[in-house]
Amino acid sequence: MLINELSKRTGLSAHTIRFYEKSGLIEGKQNETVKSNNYYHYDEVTVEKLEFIHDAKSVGFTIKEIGLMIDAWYNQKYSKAQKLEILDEKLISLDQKLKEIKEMKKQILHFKGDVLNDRC
Amino acid sequence: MLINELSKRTGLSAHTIRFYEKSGLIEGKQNETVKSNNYYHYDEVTVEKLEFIHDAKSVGFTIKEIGLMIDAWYNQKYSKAQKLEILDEKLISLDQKLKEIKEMKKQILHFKGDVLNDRC
DNA sequence: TACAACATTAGAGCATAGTCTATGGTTGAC
DNA sequence: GTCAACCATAGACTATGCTCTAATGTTGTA
Repeated sequence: MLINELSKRTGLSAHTIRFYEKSGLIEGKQNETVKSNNYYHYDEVTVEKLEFIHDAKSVGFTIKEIGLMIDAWYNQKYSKAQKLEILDEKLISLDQKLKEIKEMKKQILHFKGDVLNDRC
Repeated sequence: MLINELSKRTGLSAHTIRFYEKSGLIEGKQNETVKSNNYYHYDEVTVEKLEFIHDAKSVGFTIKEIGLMIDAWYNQKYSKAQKLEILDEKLISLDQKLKEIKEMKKQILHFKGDVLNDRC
């Protein structure tokens, strides 16, 4: 599919998709046999990746971190051990985030208690 | 205390503290009786606020959102009902974050499974 | 009184993550 | 063949959240 369809499928703007491509998160392929244009073609895996990017961004991962995770899964860039190390590191940071969010909930619930009882 | 001590107490640089002050998150007081300088003095509540700011930032809240929460707790700017609304909204967004992080954990565990079983 | 260690303000600079504009070429339905 | 709807690239612009520099003034100890 071309970028417009990819944009519709993922809900991301073509600009944003190109930004992710420049950042090395995804990669389209140009058709070598067609010489009249230089359009990029994207596959289903790219749709998957963009969905993953969207979700990973919303939990606070940076472009760099997301790139690393994508490489750990879709690429042959790293050894099996390296891939597992990258993914385990991210799992640890997610557990840390879970802990921090639960703490923050407690803190806000405490604020709420103070408001409810006119202590502030 | 002066900004240097506040910096040491909180682990935040004086620059960052001044940035938060300009952003309206905290407020120091100048001593009106001393006319030879314009040094700002900070109290224990400011230490508390900066600790809260640090924690709130690490769970992904923006400066604007943090300002709103601080106002909902330390200020008389909003009515009781408004304060509760602000805090409840943040609690909901934290629950959303919890959900998203758990989903992301599942996704990464799935990646790990694929790596372990040489499926990628 | 010298001087290190502090304080202030204004504003420049930087990284991240987009977002938009300009320019120019291509495709496909009519 | 025309024209709307697409495509590509380069680069400018924006928002957020710092981070640093410069210039200048104050404090307190030796």
